[in-house]
Amino acid sequence: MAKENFEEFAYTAILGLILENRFKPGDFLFETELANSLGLSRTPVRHALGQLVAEGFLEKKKKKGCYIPDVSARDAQQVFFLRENIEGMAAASAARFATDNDIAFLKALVEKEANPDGTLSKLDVLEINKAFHLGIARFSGNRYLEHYCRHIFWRSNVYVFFYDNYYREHIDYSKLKTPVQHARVVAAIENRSDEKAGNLMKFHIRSTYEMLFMKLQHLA
Amino acid sequence: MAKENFEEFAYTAILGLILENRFKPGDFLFETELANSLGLSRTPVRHALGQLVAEGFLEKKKKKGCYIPDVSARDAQQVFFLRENIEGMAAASAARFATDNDIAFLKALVEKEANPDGTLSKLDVLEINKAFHLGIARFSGNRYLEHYCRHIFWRSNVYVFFYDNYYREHIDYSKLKTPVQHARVVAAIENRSDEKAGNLMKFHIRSTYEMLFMKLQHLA
DNA sequence: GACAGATCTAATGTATACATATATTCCGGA
DNA sequence: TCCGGAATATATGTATACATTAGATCTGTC
Repeated sequence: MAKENFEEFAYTAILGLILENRFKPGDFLFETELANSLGLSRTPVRHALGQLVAEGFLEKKKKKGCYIPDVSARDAQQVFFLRENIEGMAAASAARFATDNDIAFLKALVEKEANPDGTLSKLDVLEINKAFHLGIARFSGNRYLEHYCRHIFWRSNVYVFFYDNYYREHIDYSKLKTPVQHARVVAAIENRSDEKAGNLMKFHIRSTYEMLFMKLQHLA
Repeated sequence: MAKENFEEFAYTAILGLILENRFKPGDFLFETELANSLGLSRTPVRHALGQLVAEGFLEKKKKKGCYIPDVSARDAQQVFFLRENIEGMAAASAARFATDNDIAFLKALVEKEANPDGTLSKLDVLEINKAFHLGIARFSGNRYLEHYCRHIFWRSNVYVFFYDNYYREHIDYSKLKTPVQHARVVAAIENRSDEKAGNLMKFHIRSTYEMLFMKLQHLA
């Protein structure tokens, strides 16, 4: 990873650590420790932590530090409820404003995701998924909506990774039907059916949520 | 203003300057200048600017600085479209989750806003309006939704202040009917009619937008 | 006079030293 | 043993000095 700008480097590095579940909920992220492990001074690390707090990935106690927010069934419900609606809006908006190039980009993703030869690694799938959701956010043509989409997408991914790590064996990925659902959304966007695109996206996110949390009621 | 925490102090001070239209769109906010005028070092000022960029109040060019984003009819449209939908969600959510205390708080606001004796200053009205919108955001019971509401509310207020300053004489505040619309939203929340509360809130924000921009098509 | 390149300047980016506050630990008395 | 408060340690909060770079200015050639 190039370090041309230490603040950005620190930001992506720390966000990476969070998304990889390198910290448990409640753990504090110490400026000095992170600075040492990243080979920087505290200054850019501190700046990056400030961004992450502002964006809701971390919480902060004054004069105490930044810590990983609690994960809970209630929090997950809030996150996914919001993501459903926000990304639903984005998909509907994209159906109105996406250019032909944008749509071609989405179609290429969907095609790759179909994975007829079975050559995609799990990491590839995650990468395509990210490109799909953030792509639609971008194509909504509303920079504020895009901003919210990015945020809630990453915030929900904390749960995706979290449950993935702890309950790997209980999740049947083949039942997620993600590629098919993505393809349907893209088709609606291509047909410029904004309402339909929004509803399909909402359905997609809800079904992801239900699949992840179906067997985990005990966390409530 | 108490300075117990310089970072917070700098944040609210700078945000205040922005909302008061002390800078034109495109103006750069220099760390050194702000630090001097606030009587602090660059460090907390720099931190505050970082927050404001993360929250979308400012934009930033690397190694150049932070500047006031352009205001434009297109941007305003995006902001208000989003605000309409986000706050609509919040109102609907509040209709389901607000406590009796919360509702009493809103009713008290609406009552004060009715202003039968005509004793409210313009600043009072702004304060009540803020308490109303941010209150409903809080009562939605969804911390992420509340976060988005706060953000888009303040972002839209940039326009409220902007047009207020430049076109004061063209705006007929008595036609805004804000108090009546607020009261209707609260009534729907009290009746626990979530869909109705959401729609009334959307209508309220749209009518505010239309009132502000009706005569300003030339900015498009 | 106009353009290209070198120089200068002023702002951000970074490191470090120091100040301050919180949480813990330790100790003495009931 | 348990409790309260002083001492202490550790991490954040702040100021400042220095490094870097983007943009403006200057200069010389065509």
